[in-house]
This record gives sequence, structure tokens and C-alpha cells, in this order.
Amino acid sequence: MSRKTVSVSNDKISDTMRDYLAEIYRLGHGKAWVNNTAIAERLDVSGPAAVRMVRRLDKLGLVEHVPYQGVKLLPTGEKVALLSIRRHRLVERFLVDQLQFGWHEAHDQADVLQKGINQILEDRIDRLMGHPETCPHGNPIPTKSGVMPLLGDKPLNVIPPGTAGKISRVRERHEDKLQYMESIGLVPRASFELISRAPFDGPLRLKLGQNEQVIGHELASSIWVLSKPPMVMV
Amino acid sequence: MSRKTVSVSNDKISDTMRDYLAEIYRLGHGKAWVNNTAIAERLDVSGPAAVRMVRRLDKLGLVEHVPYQGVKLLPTGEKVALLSIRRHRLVERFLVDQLQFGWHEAHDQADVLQKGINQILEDRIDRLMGHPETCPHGNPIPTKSGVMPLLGDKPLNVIPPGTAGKISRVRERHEDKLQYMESIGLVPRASFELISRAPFDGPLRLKLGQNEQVIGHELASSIWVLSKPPMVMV
DNA sequence: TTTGATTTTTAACCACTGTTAAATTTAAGG
DNA sequence: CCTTAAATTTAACAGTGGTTAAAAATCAAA
Repeated sequence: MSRKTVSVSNDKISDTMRDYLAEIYRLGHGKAWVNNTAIAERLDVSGPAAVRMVRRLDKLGLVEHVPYQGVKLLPTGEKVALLSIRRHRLVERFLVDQLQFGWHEAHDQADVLQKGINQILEDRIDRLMGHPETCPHGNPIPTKSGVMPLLGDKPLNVIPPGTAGKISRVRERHEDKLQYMESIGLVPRASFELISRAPFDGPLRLKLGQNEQVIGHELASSIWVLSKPPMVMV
Repeated sequence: MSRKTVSVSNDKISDTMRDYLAEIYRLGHGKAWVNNTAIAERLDVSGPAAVRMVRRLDKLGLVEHVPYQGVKLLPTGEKVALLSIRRHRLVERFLVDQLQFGWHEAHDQADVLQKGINQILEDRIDRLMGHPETCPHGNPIPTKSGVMPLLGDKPLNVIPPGTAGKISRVRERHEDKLQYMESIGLVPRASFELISRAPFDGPLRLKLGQNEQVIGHELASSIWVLSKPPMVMV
């Protein structure tokens, strides 16, 4: 074991703390400063509750908190966050593949079920699901050692028309939007071809399977894809 | 709906309270007085913690507590207890049938997983498991309306030699004993025939499948069976 | 640059569930 | 019937995680 050990003893970190850390990761994509009002909103708690927790996490060396500016994960905290996100995404996978939940319900239901998952259950689920690599929305599942796999994908609204590829993930939290996307075949692993993109953040036309769909710019920005650049006429 | 409604608003009852209520049911089989030192032991908390909780449950009208004597479930509390036990047993069933856990691990693991189960998940599990009637140990699963089905079974150590029947359930909590019982085929739904029973709480001989087994009196008292009385020579 | 609005933090509080140490009650034996 | 041991309850306290109201800091606009 050459890897440096996490410097906070594991049982000092409560489930609630893990929830906060995971949410900080999600909000900052692991890097950026996050203001704790956003944390409070996401976790549905009051501002002061978030402030106090953030300061506690700071004391433990899990995050860096600069008053009136925000909070950022430190390496130790990031690892805790990633392990929590791993568990969350495995549970989502389980809910959708085994318990017949829809992908639009997966996130919230996973928040509930996750409270009852320990390491034994997590490992069992991982094994029974065949060590899945992504959650139902296409997000990669961090490894057991706390590393987030990189996909190298990009949002649909930045790639040039003519590009073909596969949808990698859907970064959207609203249930109704998720249901709509599913209904038109906008799901991870689906093949697509971007036909055109109107300027000034206008709508996009794309081919999905046999059909052609037109979607708004905002929706497009939540759809991430893997693609080769289009052939260019010389 | 002619049934009288539970008189305590549901959200006044915490998960911890449900744990206490369920444990009181298990200790008193729903009827007898239970001393709260026993509760404390089962839930692995201090005596005072149990005392305070019992008094709180008393205030809510869920149990009757007589100081220095013990505690007994009132109808409202019993219903809450039974619904908690229902969830517990469904989760045990799920763990064993779906997640490949052994029946000896089921109880403790279910205590963990149950924390993450809400009504939606419970119903889903119930449906996917085909509305099972018993937990892996053979205990009946209370109905959704909070009624415990009666089995009419008896402990093996009180039935007369010569009796044949089926094992209905195994009331044993020790993991090693459960594993042993499973290894000799002493599991719910197994057919048996009691060959002899030595006096003075001596060992019992019984036929299980093709084999004959000898078991101690104490073990026998935890094995409950359904049987017709033996033919008697006149 | 000063003011006023907004964001963020501090202060003070509450509820729940756990703890240990002390007091009390019950029960049992001489 | 009294004494002592054991069981049970009370008292006092700790930690977590939530709340609202007030204070302080930041930001934007006049």
C-alpha cells in the first residue's frame, strides 16, 4: 500500500457529513468553490445548518472554507465524497435494473435506500449487477478506491453540426424532463447525429434512431455525448 | 373503513421508536409484560435509554408502562410494531432470495437495510417477491393492515413421539446455530418425523429426509412445527 | 463613496438519543 | 422483620443536526 491513508478516522464521519460532502462534489464538480447557500438548498436544510456543517468539515480537514466566499473539497474530503457517490450510483443502478424503478425516480429513491446500505450490501450489489460502470443516467461510478473515471464527453450544445456519436450521460435532475427525454429515446448509449444547431442558443435538430428530434438549447446542454469530429470537406 | 384509526399521528413516531416497539413485541410475543432491561440488552443501549424511551412511548399511548414491573404494548403500539416487523421480514426475505445472503445473516443485515426502506420500496419488494407469507426463518409476515397471521404451530419439544409433520419456523437468533441447523436440513418446510424424546429434557431423535438426527432439548424448543397427532393404538 | 439590498454568518434555541453515576425500589436470605 | 444485593429509575450531561432571528459582510447602484 503506497497510497497515503485518509487522515481522518472513518467513524468520525457521519452519514450526514457524507451527504454534505457528496453534494459539495456534485455542485463543484470536484474542483470549484461552492457557496453553502447552494448546499443548503440542495440538501433542503436552512442556511445556518449548512454553515455549521461546513465549518465542522473544515475543522476535520475535509474541506477548505473561506467565509463569505465558499467551500472547496480537500483531497481527503473528495475521497469520502466519491465513495458516497459510488454507493449512490450503484444503488441507482440497482433500483432501475433490479427493482424496476424508472430512471427519473432513481435519484430520490436512491437517497432513501442509501441510508440502509453498508459496505457488505454495497459490495454485494456491485457484484450482482456485474460491476456496472455507470449509473442509469450515464454518470461513471467511482472506483472502490475513490477515483472518478473520466469519460471525455462533451455537452451536445458545443459540438459542431454533422457530428455523430453516442449519448454518454444526461445531466438533468427534473423528473418530468427525464421522462420526456426517455420517451424520445434520449438515453445513454443511444446513437445520434447532430443535424443542425440554430445560432443564438437556438434549437438543435438531431437524428435519434430512425426519428428526427428538435430540442431546445437548454435541454441540449444537459445531454453529454462522445463523438468523433465530423468529416470536413477540404 | 370501519376500522378505528391509529390515534397517534404517524410522523410523531420516529424510526427509533419503531425499533423499540418491534423489540417489545418480539420479547413479549405481543402480549406479556416486558422488563425494559431486556429491551436495552436487545437494542444494545443502556438501561436509562430504554427507560426514557418506554416512558415516551407511554406518553404517546403506544404502550403501558408500570414502573418496576415492565411494559406492555397497547393496541396502537402493537400495530406500529407489527408494521415494523412486516417490513423487517420482507427485507429478510429479499436479502435471502434476491441478494444471496444466508438465513443466518438475514436478521442483522435486515436491521441495516431496513433503515433505507420507505413505503414505496416495501411495496415494491413485496410485489417482486410475490407477496411472501413468511420470512426465511418461517415467521409469518404481518399483513399490510398490521395483523399477524396465526400459524397454530408448536415447539418440537412438546409434541409426542411418533408425530410427523413439517417444520414451520426456527426461533433461534444465534448465527452459528442457524448455520448448523441448515446443514442438517432443519429448515422451514422440511418434513420430519419425531422418533423418540428422552425424558428429563433429554435429546430427541427425528427423521429428516432420509437421515436420522439427534438434537438437544434446547435446540428442539426453538424448532416449531405443524403436525397431525400420531396414530394411537387402541 | 455612500447607501441600501442581499447574502452569509453568528447567536440562541430545540428535539432526539445516547451516556455514566447516583438514588431508589424491589426482592431474597438470615 | 431486617439487611443487603440486584434491578430499576432518576439526574445530569454530551453530541448531532435541525430551526429562527439578529448581526455582519459583501455587492451593486445612485
